Amino acid sequence: MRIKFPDNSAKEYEAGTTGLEIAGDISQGLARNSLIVRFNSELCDLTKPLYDDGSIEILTFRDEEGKKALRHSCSHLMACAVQKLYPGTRLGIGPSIEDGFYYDFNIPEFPGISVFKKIVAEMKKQVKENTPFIRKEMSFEEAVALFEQKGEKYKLELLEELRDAGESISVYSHGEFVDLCRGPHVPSTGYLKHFELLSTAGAYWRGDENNEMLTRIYGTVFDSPANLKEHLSMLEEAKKRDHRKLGQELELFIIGGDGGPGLTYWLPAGTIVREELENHWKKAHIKAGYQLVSTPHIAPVGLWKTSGHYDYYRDNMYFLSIDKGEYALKPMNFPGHIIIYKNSKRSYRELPMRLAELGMVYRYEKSGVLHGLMRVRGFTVDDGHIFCTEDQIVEEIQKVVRFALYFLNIFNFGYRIELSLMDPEDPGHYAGKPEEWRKVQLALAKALDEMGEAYRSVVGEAVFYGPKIDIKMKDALGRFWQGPTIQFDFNIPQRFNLTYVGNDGQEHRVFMVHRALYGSVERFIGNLIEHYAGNLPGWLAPHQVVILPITEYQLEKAEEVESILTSLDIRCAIDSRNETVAYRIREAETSKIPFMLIIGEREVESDSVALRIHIEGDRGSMKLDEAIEIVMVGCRRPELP
RNA sequence: GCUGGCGUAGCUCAACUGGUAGAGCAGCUGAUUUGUAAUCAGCAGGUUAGGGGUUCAAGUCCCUUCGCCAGCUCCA
Repeated sequence: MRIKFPDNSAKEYEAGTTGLEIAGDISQGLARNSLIVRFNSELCDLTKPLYDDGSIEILTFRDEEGKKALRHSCSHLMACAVQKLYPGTRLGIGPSIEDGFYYDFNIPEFPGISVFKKIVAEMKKQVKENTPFIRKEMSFEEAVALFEQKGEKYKLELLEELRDAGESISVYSHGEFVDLCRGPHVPSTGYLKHFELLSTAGAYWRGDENNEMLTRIYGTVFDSPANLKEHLSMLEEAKKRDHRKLGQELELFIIGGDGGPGLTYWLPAGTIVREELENHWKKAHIKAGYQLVSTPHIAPVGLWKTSGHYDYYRDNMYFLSIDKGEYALKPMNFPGHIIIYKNSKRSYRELPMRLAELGMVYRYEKSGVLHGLMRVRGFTVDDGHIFCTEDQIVEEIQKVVRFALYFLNIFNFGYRIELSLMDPEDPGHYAGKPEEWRKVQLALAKALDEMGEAYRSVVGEAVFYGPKIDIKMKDALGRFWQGPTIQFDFNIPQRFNLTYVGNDGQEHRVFMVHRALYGSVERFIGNLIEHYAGNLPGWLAPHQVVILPITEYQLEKAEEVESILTSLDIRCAIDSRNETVAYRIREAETSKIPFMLIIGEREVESDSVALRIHIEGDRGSMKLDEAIEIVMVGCRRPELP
C-alpha cells in the first residue's frame, strides 16, 4: 500500500503495517513520542493495522488530538482503579478536557479526596503493568448484553442514543476493565506515567440539573515529568495570584458579604485603578471618533420588550415598579443609546455614528456562579454602539478589531480570535432570517480575512440578534479569558425602526455594531491583577511612590520631594512613621508600590535620593532629578492609538 | 439554583472524644532616631455569622436562615 505523509512525500508499505511501525520507520524518536495517527482524516489507534492507500499523520502530545487521546486514555485508567477499589461503582462519562480529563462515577459511599492516594497507587501499578488498550467493535445487541451484565446503567443510556444516531459501537478494554468508547487510545497504560489527580466535585449526569448527581474526579496527564510539573506549578501560581486574595491584601475592593452577593465596593486604592483605566478609555475613544454619552440605570420595561431581551432574558433581570409603570434595572446599555440615536432624524452625513459609555448594568446571576470580580451581579460595560450604513460595516468592524488589539497590547495580553456563528440546527433561537445571517457572517469573515487575522469559527455561539467576533485574551500564565467582543446586529435596528436619510433623500435601515473592549471593567481589573500578579504597571498602581525619610530630621526634605512629585501628577506619600527603614521598606514592598525614595542625611546634603524599585531592589543614591525622571518614565500612561 | 465543604478578633490561624475562647500580624500607648523586606514593652480587641433546639454544660451535637469556597448548569 502507498502511504502519503504530510510533507507530500510517499512510501510503499506492506498491507497490515500499523501506524506505530510506520512511525518507527521514520525515526525512533517519533515512534517513542507518537500517540495516535490520523489516517485518511480519521483518527485511529497506533496499533491498528492499515490496509489501504492513504495519507497518514503521526500525532504526538504536541497535537491537540494526540493530547486528547492521552488524557482520555488516562480517564480509563482512573476509572479502572476506582472500580477496582470501590466495587459497585457505575461509570458515567470520562472525556478529556482542556488541561486534563475527568470521569463521572456513581460511587457508593465515596470517602472523598482523602483516598486519592489509594487511587493513584492503583493507577501507578497499572501503568507499570503496561497493559494494552484493546479496541473491539461489536453489534449493538452485543454491547447491550455486555453492559447489562455489568450493570452499567449509564452506559446503556448512552448506547440507546448511539443506536438512534446509527453509529457503530466500539469498546476499549485494558485488563479486566471495559468501557464503551469511540477512541482512539494510546497503545497501552505504560504511556500514562505522568499523571496527577487534582480534585473532586459533584456533576449532574449528562449535565442536566434534573438528573442525579455523580462524583466527578478531575485529573491531568502529560507526556513528560517536566511538562506535568510545569502545569502543576502553574496551578500553584494561579492560586497565589487569585485576584480575590490580592484584592483584599492590596485593599482594592470588597465584594459580597454584608454588601450583598455579587456586588462590588471599590476601596480608595481600587478606585484609582478603575479611574485610570476609565480615563484612558475615554481619551482613546474620543480620539477614535466616539462620542461619549451617559444613560440612566433604570428604564421602562417596554424598551426591553421592543429589543427582545425581555423575552430572552427576563429571568435574569431585576424589576421595580414606579408610579403605575414597570421598570427594569438595565442589563445592557444599548437601549439608552438607541434613544439617543432616535433623538433626531439622522442623515447619512452623520454616519458612522459611534456612541460610547461606561455604563453600569445589573444582571441576576445564580448565586452559585458568582466569582470575585469575574462574575458579579452589577458591573460596568465599556459599551460602544456604532450606527452605520451597509457599506461601512466591514471598515467599521476592522477599526474596532484594531482598536481592541490596541487595548490588549497596552497590557501585553496575547489573543485568539473567534468568529461566533449561528447554529443552523437551531434557527428558532435566533431573530432574523437565515439568509441575512449568512450575508452578515460572510461580511465579518471578510473583515478579518482582509486584516490577515487568523480566527476560528465557532458554530452556535452567536448572540440571538447577530453574529460576533470574540477576542479571547491570553494572560501571563497562558490562560485565556473573555476579552473584547464585537457583535454585529441587524435585528435591533429593525425592531426599533432605526433609519437614516441617504443622499437619495430616502430613508434607509441603519446597521448597528455593539462592542466592548474591556468587556466588564470589573472583570478586566480581575484579569489584570492575576496577569500582573498584583504588580500593576506604574500608571495603574494606586500608590506610585513612597518617600521614606530615615529619621525625622529628613522630614522637611521629604516634604519638598513630595510636593515636586505631586505637582508632576505622581501619586506619592511620605511614610515617616516611627519605625525602622527596613520595616517601612518591607511594607512598601508587600504593598507592591513601584518606587521608594529613601532620604537620609547624605541625600539631604547632596540634593539626592536613594531609589529603590519594587522587586528589582536598591538602585542607590542619585540626584533627585535623575530619580524623578526614572519615576516619570515608569508611571507614564500609555500612548493614545 | 443544585451537590458537597466551610464560617472563631480587622487579617492568618489554634482550642483532644462537649468542660474557663487563645496566638501571631495589624491597631492604640510609650520607649527607641533608626541606611534597604519585621526594634522593644505595655494595652485593647469576641453574643465563636444570625436564629432556634438537645444537654448540668455547646465554638464543638441537631434544625434553620445568611454568607463564602469548589464543581455542575448558566453567562445577552
